[in-house]
Amino acid sequence: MLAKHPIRVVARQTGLSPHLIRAWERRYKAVVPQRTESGQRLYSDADIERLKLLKTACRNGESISQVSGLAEKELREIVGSEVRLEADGGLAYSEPASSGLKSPDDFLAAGLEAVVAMDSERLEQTLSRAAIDLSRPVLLDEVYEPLLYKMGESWKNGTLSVANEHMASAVARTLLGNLARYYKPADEAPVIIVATPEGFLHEFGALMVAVTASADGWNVIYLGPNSPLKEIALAARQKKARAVALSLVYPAYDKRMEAELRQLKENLGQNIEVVIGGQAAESYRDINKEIGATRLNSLAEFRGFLKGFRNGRS
Amino acid sequence: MLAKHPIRVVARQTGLSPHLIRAWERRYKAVVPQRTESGQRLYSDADIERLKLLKTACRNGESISQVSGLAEKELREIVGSEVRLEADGGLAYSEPASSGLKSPDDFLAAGLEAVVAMDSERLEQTLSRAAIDLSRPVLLDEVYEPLLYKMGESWKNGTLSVANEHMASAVARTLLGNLARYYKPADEAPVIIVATPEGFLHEFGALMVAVTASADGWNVIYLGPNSPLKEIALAARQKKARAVALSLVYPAYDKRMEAELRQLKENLGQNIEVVIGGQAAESYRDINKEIGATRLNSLAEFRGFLKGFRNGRS
DNA sequence: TTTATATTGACATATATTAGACAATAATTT
DNA sequence: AAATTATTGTCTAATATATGTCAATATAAA
Repeated sequence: MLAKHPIRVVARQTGLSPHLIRAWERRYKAVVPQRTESGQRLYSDADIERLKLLKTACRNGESISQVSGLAEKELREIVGSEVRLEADGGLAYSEPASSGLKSPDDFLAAGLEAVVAMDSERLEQTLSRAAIDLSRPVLLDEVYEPLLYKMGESWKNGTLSVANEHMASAVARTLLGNLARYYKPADEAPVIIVATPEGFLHEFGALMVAVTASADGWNVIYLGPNSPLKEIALAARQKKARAVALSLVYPAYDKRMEAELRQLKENLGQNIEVVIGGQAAESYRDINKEIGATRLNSLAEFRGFLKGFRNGRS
Repeated sequence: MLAKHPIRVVARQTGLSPHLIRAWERRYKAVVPQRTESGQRLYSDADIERLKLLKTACRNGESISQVSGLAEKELREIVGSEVRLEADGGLAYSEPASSGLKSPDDFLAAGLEAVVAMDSERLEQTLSRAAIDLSRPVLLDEVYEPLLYKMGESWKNGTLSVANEHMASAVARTLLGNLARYYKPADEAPVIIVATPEGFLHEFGALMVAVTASADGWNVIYLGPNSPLKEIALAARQKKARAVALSLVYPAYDKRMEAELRQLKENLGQNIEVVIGGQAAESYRDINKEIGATRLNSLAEFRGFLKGFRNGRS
């Protein structure tokens, strides 16, 4: 990809503030991007990759003044050798460049292999590596989503045992949790509550929504699965949320939900947007319309919603 | 590798405190690193390796004043091939933060505050910092365990809303997941399966067990909550596990469990140890005894079990 | 106009530095 | 045994450095 990116995009993709990116350049020549004629910075994908590596190295305790001088290869080496020492679960980096995986499909295939072999070690490495190499949307849409979907399928038709699925779910849960807290929200970042309502136990959809919103700069309050709608409303008011996102996967329909959703909307008032997604969301079409909730069928649509929200309100 | 590391990285990788590393240098010239222009220490990978050797030698009873003068080769002879870091004790050392929290109680209090304020950001920071400053046993026994317990209590008596508890659980789930993958297991590390049986949905006990075993050098296969015992047995056989740990919290008693546990033991055979813990474990005393499972009442007891296991079988 | 970016200088805080002190053991001498 | 000394891990205090953040100002872009 030859595209060049302005600093804002780089900041979003790396989770570093524009200030910090410039400071690193000024002080340590960490990454020196091209410039436009007028002097604005233009970063290549390689530049972004390098910044991600530098960030990870620093999270591992290295000092920026030291690592900023290193070549790509050396960076990958130290970052790769230190993953295990990362106590606070920053984006773990896995294998040094040798893994050979490139496309989302590669990662997906490697991940599935690890699941079948019940090798949580390898699954972790694969997914961590994917998180470094791929952009957030691609990672979620083309690795996590299909991986979790295929696991569900294989479980239904007996290809995969429950044990494999559980092992993989546990790993994916941890890594998605990390992704959701990878970006430090700005102080004035709008707040979004993410959860699944009471009775809905599948949390992966909600987690991916949380990651997406977090990557978009939101301050995400993740309440997890099985959260009573009353409590969600409470949290939304307490944290002055701008939006509430609900993921409904299973069961397909529960009559009580209608009344509860109505109640939720009442509790929230007009200024808090409600977004509903997930396989089971379709069943609640009517009530959704009634309460003015936005129905979204994919993470891509959710991204569109977030974008529109920003443009519309800020 | 060209990279040079600051003392904090060395401290983490060796498990020695920065104070001690400097003291060894000052008194015995144990390892004399490069310096930056401004005088900060810069350690090479070889330096780190040497410090690990020295630490191991000292643990084996040598005195630092004696071994600090030895060359690499002689050191290796003394410590044998075993350079493996002690997994249990005060690993992952980091200099305590100069400002703010120090004791486990401080972290606990700060964590609870964050929970009440529903500030997931702050809760994360607090728990992450605790993970760096405290040893695993202290972290689990004196921060996570009481935090989760108090949250449960507060929820029961209405002090805390479900929303707060869910938010905190989600954060704790992610961070515990990270801790469980903190140590890379050796290739020959014994395998332990950790899970809660079908019907038991509380996974925090199991997670803490997973962290503890991982810190002790085990290769942990974490299957998470609600795992059918059949599947657990399947996983144990497939991964040639040496032990299976089950956490039973709620419900207190389920009759079907008896038959299932019996079945589990049959499937596992005599060579795979079964360990059972958790609040509800007491209810299954008889069947535990019957199948020869070890009943453990605390993480401390579990640590003892792991220790005994090492001594007894290796 | 309004917003985003660039540059410079400054600031605050976490962390590192040195020197020295202290307490608990271990080793030695009395 | 008791007293003395040496060893060694830990801690404090004062100082210095490293590094993330910000404010002020200017320019460019939308």
